[in-house]
Amino acid sequence: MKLTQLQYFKTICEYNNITRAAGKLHVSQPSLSNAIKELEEEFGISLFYRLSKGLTLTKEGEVLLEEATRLLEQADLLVSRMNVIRRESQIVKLGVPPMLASLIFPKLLHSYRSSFPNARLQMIENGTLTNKTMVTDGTLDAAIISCDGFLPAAFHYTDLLLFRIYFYVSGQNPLASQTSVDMEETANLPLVLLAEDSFLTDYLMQYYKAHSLTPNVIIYTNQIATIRQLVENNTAMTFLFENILEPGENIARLAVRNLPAIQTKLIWNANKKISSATQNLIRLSKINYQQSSVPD
Amino acid sequence: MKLTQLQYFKTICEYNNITRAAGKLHVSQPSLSNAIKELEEEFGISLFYRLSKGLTLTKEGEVLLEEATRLLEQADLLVSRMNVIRRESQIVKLGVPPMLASLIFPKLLHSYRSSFPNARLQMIENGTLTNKTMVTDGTLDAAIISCDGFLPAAFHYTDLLLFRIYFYVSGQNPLASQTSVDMEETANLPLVLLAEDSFLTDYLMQYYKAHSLTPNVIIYTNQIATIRQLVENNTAMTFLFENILEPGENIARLAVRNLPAIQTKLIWNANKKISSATQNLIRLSKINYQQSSVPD
DNA sequence: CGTTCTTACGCCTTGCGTAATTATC
DNA sequence: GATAATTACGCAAGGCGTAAGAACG
Repeated sequence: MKLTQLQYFKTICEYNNITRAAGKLHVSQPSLSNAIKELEEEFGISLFYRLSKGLTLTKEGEVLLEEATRLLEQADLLVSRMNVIRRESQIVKLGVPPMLASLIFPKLLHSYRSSFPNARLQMIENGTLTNKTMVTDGTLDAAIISCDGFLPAAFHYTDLLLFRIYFYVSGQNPLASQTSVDMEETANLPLVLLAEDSFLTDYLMQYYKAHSLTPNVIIYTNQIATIRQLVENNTAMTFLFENILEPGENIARLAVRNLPAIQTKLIWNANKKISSATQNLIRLSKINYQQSSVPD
Repeated sequence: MKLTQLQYFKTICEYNNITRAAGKLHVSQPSLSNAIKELEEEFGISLFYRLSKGLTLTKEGEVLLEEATRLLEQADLLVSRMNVIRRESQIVKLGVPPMLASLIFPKLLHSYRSSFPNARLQMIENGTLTNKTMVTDGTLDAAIISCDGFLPAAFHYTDLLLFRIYFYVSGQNPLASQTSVDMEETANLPLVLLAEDSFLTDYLMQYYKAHSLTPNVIIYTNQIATIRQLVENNTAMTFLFENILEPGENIARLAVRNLPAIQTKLIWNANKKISSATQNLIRLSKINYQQSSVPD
């Protein structure tokens, strides 16, 4: 029994006429005739009364029609579901923190699109903390995060780049003449920080707390452009990775002596199947950054 | 997409190993490898992660497995249902009145079995009236009945034999010396008749009623042997078709002057599909009795 | 005589098996 | 080197189309 035979059978039933069914199916009429014969032989029953004018279903044929219709519907369902799956499997939902959206994502997107033109990278902007949650619950296929050391076993990852944390101040600010700063010095200065679900803000606040310092945060925002303006105006100062704001006339960049460089990683759920598109992205990241950490 | 491909895929999933699946399916391992490749190409997804030790399903593969399992179950259902239908289609449920069970049925059964050794004829004993009901509601595929003239359009039929009605009396009865009898004469005699759902009894009672006669029926029975005994004992007399009781020392047979010969027919439901086995029986009856009445 | 299904036959595709190749541990 | 999947290739079966045949009105 083959699906084509059943499809042929069903179409013939719709017309009660092999010739017309053949036209509809774009096959020759003897092919259909043969398909029916094969079904009849396989099941040991006769499906049609052969009349001079067309055919009529037998009692047994009616049963086969009923079952064949069900089976073909199920087959159609399978095909359309697979079509959905194909499309879905070509979309990677990638969580990207605002700061890394400009540092890492553009390059990744570019090389991904050139390697896999059919696939789509869907970027969702979130802080590192939110990203982790969304990777865990499956909302995201993968995420770019910042990370210092420990990462739960629920995540697999590959390392991307290391970034130093810099302290950015207005060019008009007296601090602009220094090349570096201690964390302790920054506690009393007016700060603009990334939103509270960002790794950097979380990291800094933990540092302050650990050293019993209370920072003077005047605003949290995810908008890098906003941060830049506040710094340029000398309204506030900020911590950001290197290369986020270009040092120049209006902005000075100071190294932070007490802080190590921060590792950025591409993470994905260790306990879930990952789509081929996601897998491609991972592979590409490993190749681009030459730092494999877990096997595929 | 073919059912065999899906079956192969499903088996491979059970083992996560093409080689073992090939052993189970009794096909070569490249055949399975190829089937998977074809499915992957058709759906534009990859189904397995190829690892050194066997395979593991991808996310997309899991969806296909789910759908394939459903489809294959449906296909199995179709096949088993068709097997039931094949067996059923080889059984004809045939209603036969007691009297005709010995006159017509043995010959019909013999020629049917020799023409169609695989088919089965299942005889159900009923009077003509019950037979008609059971053909109408589909309990019977066909029935042998007696009939005078009119038959509703809900039945198709083919004529079998004509039978004359005879009046049987004991050899010791004074009537035994006559060769014929009038219906009127029989009204006051003690009668044993076939059960009330038999055509003959119904027919006789209508005759008596139409002529304002009240017959002296002492018992109704479907047992021809019982009737014979009652007649031989001279306890009662009876009406039966010719050749039911052989005239001889103990039994005399008298023609009934007022009654015409009765037509027996094979009938089937005009509004229902009939199985091929039933159709074969009909065809055979037409050939044996050379009296076609309606087209196939 | 036309309509329609069936049979016959040739071609080409496809499925399958054997054997060689690749890959991974 | 052992295990297991993939690739290459040749054969045989199956599907399909064309053309001829048969049944029925």
